[in-house]
Amino acid sequence: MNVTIYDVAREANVSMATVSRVVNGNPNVKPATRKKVLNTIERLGYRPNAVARGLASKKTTTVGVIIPDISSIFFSELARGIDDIATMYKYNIILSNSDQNKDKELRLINTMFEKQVDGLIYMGATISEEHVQQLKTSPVPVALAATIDATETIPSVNIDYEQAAFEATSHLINNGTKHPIYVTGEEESVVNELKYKGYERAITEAKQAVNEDYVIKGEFSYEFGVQAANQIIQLKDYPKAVFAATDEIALGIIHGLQDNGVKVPEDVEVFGFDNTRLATMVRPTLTTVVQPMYDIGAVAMRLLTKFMNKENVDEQNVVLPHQIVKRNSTKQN
Amino acid sequence: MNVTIYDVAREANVSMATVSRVVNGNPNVKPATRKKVLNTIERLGYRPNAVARGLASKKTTTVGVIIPDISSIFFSELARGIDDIATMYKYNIILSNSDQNKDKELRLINTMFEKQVDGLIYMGATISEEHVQQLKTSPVPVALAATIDATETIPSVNIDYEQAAFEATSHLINNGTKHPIYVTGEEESVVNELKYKGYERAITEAKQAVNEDYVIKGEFSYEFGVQAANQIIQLKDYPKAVFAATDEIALGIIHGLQDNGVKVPEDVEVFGFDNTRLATMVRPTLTTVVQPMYDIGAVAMRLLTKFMNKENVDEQNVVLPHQIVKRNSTKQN
DNA sequence: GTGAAAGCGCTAACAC
DNA sequence: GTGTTAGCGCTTTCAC
Repeated sequence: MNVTIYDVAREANVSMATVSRVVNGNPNVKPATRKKVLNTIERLGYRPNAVARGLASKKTTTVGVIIPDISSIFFSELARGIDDIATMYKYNIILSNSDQNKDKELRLINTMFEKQVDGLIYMGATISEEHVQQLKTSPVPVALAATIDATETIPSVNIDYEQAAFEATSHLINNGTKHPIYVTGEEESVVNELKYKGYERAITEAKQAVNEDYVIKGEFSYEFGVQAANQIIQLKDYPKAVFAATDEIALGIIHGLQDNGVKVPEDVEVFGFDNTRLATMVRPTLTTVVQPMYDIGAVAMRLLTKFMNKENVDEQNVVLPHQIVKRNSTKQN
Repeated sequence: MNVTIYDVAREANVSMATVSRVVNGNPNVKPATRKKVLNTIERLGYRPNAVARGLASKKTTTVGVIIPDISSIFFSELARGIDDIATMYKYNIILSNSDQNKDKELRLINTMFEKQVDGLIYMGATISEEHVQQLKTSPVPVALAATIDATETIPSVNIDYEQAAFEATSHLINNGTKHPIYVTGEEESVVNELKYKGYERAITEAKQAVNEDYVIKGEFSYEFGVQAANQIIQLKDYPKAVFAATDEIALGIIHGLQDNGVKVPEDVEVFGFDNTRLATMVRPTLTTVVQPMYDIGAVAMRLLTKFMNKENVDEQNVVLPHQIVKRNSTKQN
């Protein structure tokens, strides 16, 4: 049997209440008794049972984190930001991978509630009606990170994806390619739509009609990037610039192009999105949109702590600044 | 107030025990009552409280995971393996980053115990006496993943690092470089030592005296790899092959070399370690040691479930097979 | 400043 | 097959 608060109380000749007070740093304890209690805690090797505490206090100091895939270079960065701030505020994280699978996501949310998390951070592409329903009737605060629900009704932290994509595309247009190619994943998500809208707007503002042949959809993977590159060079008079929806795709494109003897950026320029660590781990280094993953996670967690503390927040849909970082996969101008 | 098992019992005209039985799938319930209970559970929107359950049953169905850095491309892969198997066995994961900081690690282990995890997966470089002490007196099973303690007394899952490094180095030697360079991190860990030993053994077996100038120590990072490359080309008559302790360092070396006009593998061969996804996301693609990160995590978690179920295991220090995958950063022969 | 006692929501004997 | 009843280890009034 483990040593409990009751054992400590008995050994120290005080009540459980007093032990509880010193454990929880309640000031209403005479220094002498505090010391006595502390000593017997040490002596007995007492370790508070957080589960019992959770049941009694209705707070577990743990928050749930639902993430598409922790092995993704993008999401793991977000998770790091979340955990760091969680730690700062004395919370622990229950982390679960959803693989963007709707049923799994719904089940996971429920499990988190069963485990009595004090809050929930959710990341995922498609937020269905059901998701919104479940999240809005949550018993605890929820925050979305790098995730947008169409209703904009759940607190979230993101960047302005539309504007970012617009700027990236415009940059390529200004560099001389009237209608850059866009390579992205099939996935239907608000974030993905916004990126596409930004791309489209840039094309349109450049007085071009959008050519669907120049929008290549597949997966959000390096391999697909390679494949897309091969597809691109088959195109007749293909545009000499491509904007990829993620850095990983961009890397694939760069290498796919190079494998075919096409020079980046001399022959074709490539623009990425995210600024993951991959962006500097390639030659030429990748020009890309900086999405501050770590900060998004950190801010989402910070936002959540505010909700959990019932502090009032003025803006529940936070939009963090993004920027463009020019490196060597695009031409200098 | 939330709906409890007591509410369900009252509404369904049965006892709490019966509700508990149907919730837990205990067969000793008449189908009719089961149905009745299920209906009122549905009607009231009852959701079992896992914390209360945990207190009563002394099982939380959650395991702790202590990891150096979840944003690392290496560790996040391990984490994914862990979570997948955990999910398969109905466990959730409490994930915490340690940054390989001893105090933080020790504190984290303690927090996990307070939270009453049913088991613990630990990853980290240096396992001090204190670590071993705390881990060995753990109230719950522990398993190390991609981590070795000098005492070999804690269950673990790894590959044979010494042999793997030996094979990699020998491959380079057989390709014609008598004394390849070794680039690694400063960090003192058993894993790191074993890799070095394997390297050393290969050199020795090739009848060479180990030249300390050819052992370059810094950090386990891409940036250090680039730096190491610059250092290497300053060396007089430097060896024409380098073995990197991780793929990330290897990528840095490749690019650092290329930036200086040195061709890989024509001028210098580069050999990595881990076979992270980076290995195929570079040109030339990286020849490397395959360390099955996902499997190590998965097997460690599986091992832990066995301990948690008090099944008996014959080998508590699992050594998974590794292999060499030849790609284009080394010469064909 | 300290203690007594009533829960928190559930499981697990044990009885019937 | 079902109900009763102790806890699980803690927090939190409420007294004193």
